[in-house]
Order: sequence, then structure tokens, then C-alpha cells
Amino acid sequence: MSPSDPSSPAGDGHGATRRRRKDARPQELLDAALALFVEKGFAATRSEEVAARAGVSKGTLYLYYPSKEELFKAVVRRNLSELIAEGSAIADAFEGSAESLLRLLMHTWRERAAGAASGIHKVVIAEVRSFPELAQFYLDEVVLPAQRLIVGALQRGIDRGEFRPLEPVPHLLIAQTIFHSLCEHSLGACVSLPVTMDATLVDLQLDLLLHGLLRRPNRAGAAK
Amino acid sequence: MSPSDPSSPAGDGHGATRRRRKDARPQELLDAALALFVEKGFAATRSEEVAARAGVSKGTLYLYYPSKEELFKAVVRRNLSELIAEGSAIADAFEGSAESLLRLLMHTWRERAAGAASGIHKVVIAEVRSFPELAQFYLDEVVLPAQRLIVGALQRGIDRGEFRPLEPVPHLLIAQTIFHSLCEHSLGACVSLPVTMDATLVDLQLDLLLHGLLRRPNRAGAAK
Amino acid sequence: MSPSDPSSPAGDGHGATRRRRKDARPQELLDAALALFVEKGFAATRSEEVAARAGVSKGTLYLYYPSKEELFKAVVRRNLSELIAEGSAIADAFEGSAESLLRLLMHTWRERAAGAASGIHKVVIAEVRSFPELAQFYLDEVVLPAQRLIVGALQRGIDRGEFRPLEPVPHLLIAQTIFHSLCEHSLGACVSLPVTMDATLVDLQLDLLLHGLLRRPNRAGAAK
Amino acid sequence: MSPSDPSSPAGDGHGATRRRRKDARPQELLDAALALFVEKGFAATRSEEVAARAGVSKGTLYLYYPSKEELFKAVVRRNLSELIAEGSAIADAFEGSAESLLRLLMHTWRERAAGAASGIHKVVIAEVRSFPELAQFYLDEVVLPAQRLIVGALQRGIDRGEFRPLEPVPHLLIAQTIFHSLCEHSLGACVSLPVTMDATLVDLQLDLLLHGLLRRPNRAGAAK
DNA sequence: CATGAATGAGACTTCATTCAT
DNA sequence: TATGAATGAAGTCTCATTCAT
Repeated sequence: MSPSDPSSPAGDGHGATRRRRKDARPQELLDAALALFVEKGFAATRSEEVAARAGVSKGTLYLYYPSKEELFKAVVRRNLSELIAEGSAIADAFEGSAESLLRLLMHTWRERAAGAASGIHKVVIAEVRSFPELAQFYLDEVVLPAQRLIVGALQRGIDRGEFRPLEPVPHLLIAQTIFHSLCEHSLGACVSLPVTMDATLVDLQLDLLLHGLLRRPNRAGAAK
Repeated sequence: MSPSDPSSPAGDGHGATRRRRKDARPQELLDAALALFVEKGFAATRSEEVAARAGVSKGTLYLYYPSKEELFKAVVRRNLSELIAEGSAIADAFEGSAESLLRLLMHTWRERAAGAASGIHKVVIAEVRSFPELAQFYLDEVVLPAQRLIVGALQRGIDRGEFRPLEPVPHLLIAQTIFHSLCEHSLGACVSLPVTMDATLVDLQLDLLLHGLLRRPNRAGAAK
Repeated sequence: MSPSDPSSPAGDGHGATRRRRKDARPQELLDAALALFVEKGFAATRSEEVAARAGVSKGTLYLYYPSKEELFKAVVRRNLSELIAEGSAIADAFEGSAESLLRLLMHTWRERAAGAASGIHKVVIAEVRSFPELAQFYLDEVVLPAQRLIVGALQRGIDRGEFRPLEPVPHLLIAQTIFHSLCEHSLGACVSLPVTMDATLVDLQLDLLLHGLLRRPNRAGAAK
Repeated sequence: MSPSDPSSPAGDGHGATRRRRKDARPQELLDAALALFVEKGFAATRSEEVAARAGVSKGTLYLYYPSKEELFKAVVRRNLSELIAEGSAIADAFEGSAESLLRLLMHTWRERAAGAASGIHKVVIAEVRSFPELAQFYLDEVVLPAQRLIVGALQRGIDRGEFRPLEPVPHLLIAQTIFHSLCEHSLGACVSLPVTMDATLVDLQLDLLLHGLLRRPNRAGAAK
């Protein structure tokens, strides 16, 4: 941080509050934008609403981000890259079984994605075709890194002889997680849905994925 | 239009051409609307564009559907409700194992939803919060019927002793299918994605779901 | 009537009904137009509604009246000129006191104007400025003849020494009558109004107009 | 705008010109709306025309009034509610004869309603049936308060023994006044009408109403 | 830096009128 | 003569963006 770090208790007096507010502006604007983009979608979110939610005026928003589209890209960068980097760090440092790593990653993801950030997927899926420039950006910045992370964890299981080498697994793991986020942020926000994503459900899904659905006579302790 | 038009019965007299055009209009409009809604989203699709793609003027669209929202509902009914009804008919008439039924349903779905119809999910997920009236409509017309269909097929497997009674299974089956459609109609329409949903992939996913990911010593012929 | 007068019982058979309907079309269209113009106003009445109320199609309306404006003029001609001519005939044939004539004319007017015809005033007052061509037409066709009628009746009273020669009297007589029609066809159609125009009220108003409001000691039997 | 603008206090700094313009906008918009509503009617007046007449753009109008209907209500409140309130104040403070009060109220009304404001009646009468929400609003905001005012003045005359207790008097007083406004703003705007409402005419009408039309031998000084 | 009044292109929807049948 | 499908201009209202203060 800079020497004028606002968390410093020394009475730097007049100007500190202004400075702090000014320094915090971008984050406040990104938070407001994230919440509204997720709630209403990109095109349906009005610039003025973002500004109002961040406590500034319409004009001020344009001082920080030159257009609504740039604002959205900033939101994507700020919220998803960190999440993936954190997952990669966990995977690199992990030393247990592939199954344990998979469970850890999935639970971490569920916890971290519980907030509005998980709703970005909805926005991208919904509106990327109207803003084609976003597609490559999102693929490079989010999709491929996330895929590398999952594929790596599974490959570790295959290498250790834990997992069968089945190709669609990453797709399936990602699908169930993201799909759930999508539901929560769309229909689930309007009507009451039957399922909620809690830790138990993640375990059930992993258990199902790992052991399969078929009941076979000679399985022992397959179900948790 | 021409006198030798084979679909025109001899001497059908008054208004034959007009009638024939009128009769075809609803389907033409629904097709145009489906394509544009999937490509651009509901809110971003202009009524006039739909009309133009169907080869008529703006006003004509409103002769057939009183509002853009009603047009969208008609698209959903025409493309999804019918698909689900067809699946229910298959399930009711089916007499084999639950696994076979599950495979049959999923393959049927993949084939029928291969076109733009599968993109409707994207539209709903993206914009249902901006058009709350659509939420209940979609839940009643699509989500719950589809869930009944899947749950019924799985219950048959449980009743016959084929399947373990695991609650999140329907959710998982639906997730992988719909999620794939979402990807195809969003990012997949902009950049080249690694996976394509063909019949082989559906079987692989089902195999994975049925037998599980873990490699176990005493499994014999787990993969079909 | 023509020899093919449909009321003739002789079995003129096939063709009579068609002829009758065709002959009646203009009147049916005028009736429908009158009702709707009064209810909704000229601009707010849709051509198709007029046609539907007359039991024909939109196109047929245009066979009889080349535009909505011409249709309106026909309605005015058909409904108001007759009423005024009838009043003039009454006045010409009348031989009693001026007060009796005034009462007779006002009661006749009230009875005849009870239907939708009295609503034409509302339409003209409301929309004549948007259709300036109507102004002179209406002045010549309706306003001046009606004024001649009233002024004539009052002049008779002045000539006979019954009435004081006060200029604004015709205006006042017309005002109270037409204003009441206006209220009935506007606010009165939406909410319940305190006053209703019945024969008693007409007499009260005439009494008031004739004798005045002030209570004077030496009047004998002035109030009914 | 200029530094020497007298209405601008010295050093009022930030936003003075803008502020001053903004403060004046509502009145400018109401004036423009009143003129156009009276001239063309409510439905036939385009929002953009109102804005243009007030010297602003279409969007600006919607910054001040959220819909055309609300704009109209604001016009009614500004022009009629205030007029009636003023009349009530006059009546409450008045201490002369009932006849004097009646004359004062009617003259005040004529003077104040001489402009476009009196044309609002025309708009309401013409279009209230197409905008039913306006009916109750107008009844509550204008009709009933005006009626209370007139009825109160007449009741004072009855209580003091000046007037005969005749029920339809308020209706007649209102009719002649409003009907005259209606004529002025409809036919009268297109062709030249014989009568104009000046102070003399008001007195003539009141004289007529108070003393009656009949010539009676024993009246002394009936006409003022 | 910050404001918020102002803009104007563009969206959905209506409806008088035409014209092929 | 009668129909009604089709048109397209015109209306209300929204909102991203600008700019004077």
C-alpha cells in the first residue's frame, strides 16, 4: 500500500477521508456493477443504477470507466481471475489423494462462489453474443484456466490409478457447479426451487460421480 | 402462387393463396423469433427484426402475437413443451430396463434439441429476472414437466432395483445437458469450444454417471 | 319505398334478405359509428370497431364511407338536422303562449336527445379543432339553425310582452341543456353524478329561468 | 446567465444558471402542456410537442413528469385546484349579501379562467372515458370542490332569506360558465361566435338568473 | 473531481387504409 | 360486393452518454 494507507491510525487529518473514499471508488463501483449485472443482466442494467448503488452520481461513473462495456470487463477481471488463481494454489500445494483434492476444490469453489460472483457466468452466457469482443477475453481469462485446474486434478487421479480415464469428466464437474449457479441467479431468484446447493449436496454429487448410479451387489461401503 | 402449384387443390377458389400464406405465418414467425431470441436474447431482439426475418412487416407480427412476451411464450410452447410431451410418451410406452430408457430419453433429447430450440434455456436463464411473469410460466410449462419425466425414469430404476436411490441425480442429468446447450449458444457461437455434444459424448456421460469415476478392482464390464 | 319493399309479405323469396341487408347497411354503420364516437371520441374510435359493431368487415366500411372523417360527417348530418327540423315544425305550428312553447321545445329536446345523439355535441366540442373543416359545417348545419329556433321562440315572447328582452337568454337555455348532455356522456359515464336530467328538472330549470332566484315579498305564486 | 443578472445573488457559485433553469422548467412545461392539451386534446397532443413548445427535448419532459397522464394531472392541479382554493378563500372572508358574493365569485372566475385554463374542462369532457383513471381524479380534485363552493354561497343566500331554495341553481350557474368556456375553446377557436364572455355578459346572466325572464307589472328595480 | 440536467436515437405497439382474393 | 391480411407511419417512453457548472 502507499504510505498514505488509510488504515494507518496516525492522525493524518483532513484529506484522509476524501482520499480514502476516492481510493475506494473503483471497488465500490465494481461491487455495485457486479450485483446489478447479475441481477438484471448487462444490457438491462442502467448506468445510473450502478452509480446510485455505489453512492455517486451518474457522471462520476464515467470518470472511472469510459463505457458500460469497459465497466463489465473490469468486473469480470476483478472477480474471476482471483478465484481461479486461488484454486491453482490449493492444487499445487496439495499432497493427498486425487479424490480428496477434487472434494476440496469443489467445496472451496462452492463457498467462494456463493456470492454474486458466481452470477457472472449467467451474464456471460446470456449476453456474450451481443458483445463478441468479450468471448475471446472470457475464454482466455476464465474458461481455459479453470479447465486447466480441473483437468490437472483429474489427471493426477488417473496417474495415481485412482480414476478411470474418462474424457467428459471435467465437463460434467463444471456443468453441475455452474449450472447450479445459473439456476440460483435466474429462476431461483423468482420462484422457490426444490434444490439448494449446500455442502451436503456437493458431497452427494461427488459421491454419485465417483461411484456411479448403478447398484452392484459386490460394492462395499461405496455410499458414504 | 402459380397455377401449377401442387399443394393447391384444383378450384379451391376464394383466398387460397392468402389462406395458405396465413396458415404458414405462425410457424414462420416462431422460427424467426426462436432464432433471434437465441442469438440476441429476448430484450435485445427487436420486434421488427423478427418480422423482417419472417418476411413480413412489423404490423403483421402483431396480428398473430399480441406482444413480444406472448410471442416468446409461443416459442417456448412450440419448441419445448412439445419436446417434453414426446419424451413422456416414450417413457410411458417403454418396457425395457431403466438404464435403456434413460439412454433413450437422453439421446432423443440431444437429437431434438440440437437446433436452436436448446438455446431457449439460455434466454430464460438470462432474462427471467427482468420479466418475472415468465418465471412461473417457464417453471410450469418446462421445468416441472421435464423434472417429472426424469424423476419418473429414475424411480423406475430404483423400483426395479437397478439404481441406488440418490436424490441429486435428476439435477445432475439435467445440468449436464442444459449446460452443454448453454455453452453452445453462448461462448460456443463465438469461439471454437473443445467439446461437441454428439451421440458418443452422451453415452460417455451416461456411462460415467451410471458406473462412477473410481477405478475399482472387481468391476467387470463396467463400460458398456 | 321501392316495389321490393321487404315488409311486403308476398314471397319475393331469394334476394330480398340480401337486398334488405344491403339497403340497411348505411344506417347500421351510422348507428354503430354514432355510438362509438360518443363513447370514445372521434380519434379514439377504431374503424374496425365500427365495422364490427355493424356486423361487417373493415373493408366493407370503406365501401360506404371513404374515410373516417366522412363517416363522422354523415353521422352528424343524419342525427342532428332532423332533430332541429322537427323543433322548427313544432314552433311554426304552435299557437299558445311563448312560455308554453319554450317548455314544449325544451321537453321535446330532452326526450329526443336522451339517446346517443346528444353525445355528438361532446365529440364536436372535443375534436373540432383537430378537424377544422368540420367547424364551418357544424356551425351552418347545427348551431345556427338551433339558435334561430330558440331565438324565434323567445322573440315571440318579447313581441307578446311576456318576456323581458334580455340578450343572453338563448345562450343560457342552450348551455344548461347541452352542458347536461356533455356531463352525461363524459364524467357521468365513469362516476355517479348527483343530478339526472328528467322532466322535473327541466321544469325546475325553466321555472328558475323564468321567475328568477331572488325571493321578493310582493310576488304571488311565482314559485310553482 | 449574465453576471449582472439581478435575480442572481452575488457569489451563488455552483450551478446557478442551471438551477434557475431547472426551477423554471416545471412551470414552462405545464404552460406548454396546458396550451396544447386545450388546443388538440389530450390523446392528440404528442409528448414531443409539449417538450418542443417548452424549449426542451423529449427526454427532458420525462425528467419532470413520468407520463403524459401525470403531466395532465399536474396541469389540472396547477390551474384548477388553485383557482377553486382561491374562490373558497374569498367566500370564507366575505361579509356582504349572498348576491354580492355570487357576483364576486363569478367575476373572479371569469377573469381567472379567461386564459387557456378554462379549456381544461373541454379536455376532460372529451376524453375522460378513454382515460378512466382521470375521472375520479377530476371529480375529487375539481368537480366536488367547485360544487361545495357554489352550494355554500347559495346556501348563505337561502339562510339569509335572499334566495328561494331551488335545487338546480348550482348546476345552472356552473353550466352557463363552463359551457361558455367549452364553446370558446372548440367552435369559437375555428369560427367567429356571436357572443363573447365579458364582464357585462356575466352581469346580464346573473341578473337574468336572479330576477327571472318573465316581465311582471309589479316589479320595481328588478334590474340592478 | 463531481454533479445531474439535458439529449435524442431507438424500442414496442397501434391503427387508418389498401388491395389481392 | 365483401373480406381480412398486410402495411408502415406515428405515438409513448427509456437510457447511455455528454457537458456546463
